[in-house]
Formats: sequence, structure tokens, C-alpha cells
Amino acid sequence: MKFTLEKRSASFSARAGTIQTAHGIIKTPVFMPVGTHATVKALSNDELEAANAQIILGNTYHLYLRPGMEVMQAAGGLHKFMNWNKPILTDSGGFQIFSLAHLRKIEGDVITFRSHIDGSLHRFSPETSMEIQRILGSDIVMVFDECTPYPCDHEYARKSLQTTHRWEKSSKDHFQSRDPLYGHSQALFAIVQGSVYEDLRYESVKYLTDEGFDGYAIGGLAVGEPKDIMYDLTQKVCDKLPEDRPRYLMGIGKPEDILQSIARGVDMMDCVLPTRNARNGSVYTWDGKINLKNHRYKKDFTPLDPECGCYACRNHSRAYLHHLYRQNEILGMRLNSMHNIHFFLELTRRAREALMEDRFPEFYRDFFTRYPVEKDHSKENIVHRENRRKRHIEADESG
RNA sequence: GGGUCAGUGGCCGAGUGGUCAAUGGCAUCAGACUGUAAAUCUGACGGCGGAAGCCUACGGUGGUUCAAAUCCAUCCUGGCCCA
Repeated sequence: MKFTLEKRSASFSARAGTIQTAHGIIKTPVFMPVGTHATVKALSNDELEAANAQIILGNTYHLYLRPGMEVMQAAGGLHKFMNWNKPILTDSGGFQIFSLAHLRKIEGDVITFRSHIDGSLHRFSPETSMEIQRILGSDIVMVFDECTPYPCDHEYARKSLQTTHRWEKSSKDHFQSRDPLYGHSQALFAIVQGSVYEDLRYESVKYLTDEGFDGYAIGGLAVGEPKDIMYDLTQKVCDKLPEDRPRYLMGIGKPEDILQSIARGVDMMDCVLPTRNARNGSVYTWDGKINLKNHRYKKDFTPLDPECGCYACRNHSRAYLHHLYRQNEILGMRLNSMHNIHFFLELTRRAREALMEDRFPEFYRDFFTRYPVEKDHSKENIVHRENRRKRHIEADESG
């Protein structure tokens, strides 16, 4: 893998570059659609390519459980399995340790996990995660980490960071001790943790850059902390990261977060929001998010976004999409997903274009002049997440 | 004509003397969703009021009772059975 820095904004930390991988070049800044189960939900590869997707994500934990490694190995890796011939980045399963916390037990460097599907016991370690990602054959492999929750006191964050660093070192050692399985090279990215604590974040950057990785991710953000903290830490961490390596802000975000992150020096982002919200009836436009299920769209025969060139906008009206959503028709979810993915990719594409043409500040300003930034729901989201978790547990217990 | 069962808020449906403006579900109206246990979750949902509260409501009417969606009488409407 090779990262080339092509352009730097004069007044922002934003930058444009390219990442050469075994499956092609990625132009950054880039948004990466999430395809947890070897599918970007509701979209075919053709549709992803029509939206100009350059790279997609897969998930170690989920693909390990289903379809399982035997299948993946027999298929010849994730690219062949899903017939996606462009770059793939796989998450290490670290996020699932956080989001499925009640099903796990951490003992030293081994995590005992109960499958959320059938309750079966599994043992995970940095080594396991690397082996799985070798079998998946992703172009970019993520180290195994712990994503700290929020709120999280300094002492917990410090201990968690120690563990995470140890795991990252083991990940690297194990990764380097094995060869790729399918004849193409794989890159390994580290993940900066440290919760909301500046000192820990700096310590993490220092440790990981001393160790040396192909790229650096920022993890553990957008887990419920206030927005200003998230933006501030993104800026501070990016400022300390080496210029000649790609930076990946994990799990971010809303359109405004994506642009704010790019402005702070982030090259790569991913988020489930465009696909999940599409299925739940929310779509994004240059004038803000719209909730398609609202009564006001019942007779709105304009496209979602008149400027958008996606299939849904070229062919259908808000009224039609409103109808499909309310009928719970599967096409509605597909069209909304096509649109949202197109929008997120177009946002990063335009940001890159502006950077290359030395007009990023204008682009940034124009975007925020027009796009109404959503209220910060970070506090409620903690409660929501907790409620949902409880419901899942109750559902498990009742059968 | 006789018998019998039933009529509950926009719909379906629980409740069978007070804790009932009345469980649920659907529909409706909003909101949320950030490395996907997510085609999911949350809230509102008779009227007026900021609230305490007041008013109107469980087919109609009239009763019993301190108190009725719930008991009694009668009428109306519908299902089923018998003639």
C-alpha cells in the first residue's frame, strides 16, 4: 500500500491524496460504505459502483460467525465471495467488544464471546482477528482494539489504552508473521484510542507511530460524547499524526461531521448512517436531512434532491418514496440507500475536488451556509443505546 | 315469532361494580439513528388547560348503588339456532 499526499489546504488541515492498494487506487478524502455482512445493505455491487464507491467495509466478528471461515477460505476470500473487486477494509471486531459488551469477558488478551446469534462460546484475541482478516483477504486490516464507552473515567480509559496498545502490538507481530493468502498484499492500520482525554490520545499517537503502521485510525469517538469534544480531539490527534500516512476516523458520521473531519485532516471515514437511515426513512440532501415518512411529502412530486444524479432522484419523486416507505416496500429502502450512499460519496468527492482546486474554504463555507446542522443528540443517544441493549437482552432471555 | 350471543375510543380488541379517559395491536402524528444484534427504537395519540383539574365518553333510554363500561329493565342493531 502506498499513500501519496497530493494537496494540502492553506487555511485548514484538510488534505487530498491517493492510496494505492492491491485492488486499485482510492482517492481521498473518501467515504467508505459499510458492508458488515459482506453486503452494503440493500445495494448490489453495480449500484455501489454507480454511486462511485471506491472501497467498502467488512466486519471480522460478523463474518467469522456467519458464514464462517471455512466458507470464506473456500471462496478464496471476501473479494471473491461477494464479487467486489475494489478495495475492502475490514474492521477487527474491536467495535463489537464494545457494542456487545454484555456478551463478553476479557481475561488478559483473550476475550471470551457469546455469539449474539446462537449463544455459542467463542474465543477472540488479537491473533485470531489477524488470522481471520488474512482469510478475508481485505486490502486494509484493522488492529484489534477496545472501543471505550462514554462516559468513561480517566482511570478506566488509561487501563483500556494499555490493553489496546498491547493488543495492537500483538496484532502487528502476528500480522507480520503470516503471509497473505491470495497473492495480494494487505496493509495494517493502527487505532488511536484514549477516550476523551487529550493526554491519553497523545500517548496513544506516540506509542503507535513509534511502532509504525501503514495508516492510523482514530477510534472511540461518536460514542455519545458532545460534538465539540469529538471535533476537538479529531483536530488534535490529526495534528500529531505523520503526514505521510492515511488517517481514518472510524464510524463518522453525519454529513456535517464528515466535512468537519475532512477540514481537520481526516482522509477516510465510514458510517452506517446513510444505509441505516435510508432503511428507516431518512434521506440526506444538500439542504439537510429529510424524514420521508412525514405527511408533508405525500404529494411532493419533486425529486429528493434536484441536484442529485442518483437513480432514485433521476427517476422518482418524494411522493413515491414516501409511499414506498409507508407501505414498507423493499424498493423504498433500496432507492433511499442508493440515494444516501450517492450523497455521502458525492460530498467527499466534492470536498476532494475543492481541495485539488484550492478552494476548500469556499466549499466548506458554502456547505454550512446551506446545510442545517442537526441538534446534538449525543446524550439521548446514550440512553437510546442502553434501551436497545436491554431489549435485546430481554429478547434473549425470553427465548 | 321464540331462544341465544354480542354491541368499548379512527379500526381490531382487552376489561365485567370503585385502583378506568379505559391493557394490547393497527392506523395516525412527530422524533432519533455515527468502526450495523437496526426494514430498528422512542414519544404523542377524546376535548379544554401551563398545571392541578374540569368536561364528554364503553349502542339508546331509564333504574339500582355512596360509586356503573361493568348489575337490572327496556328499546335499537347485528350474528347464530329453532319455528
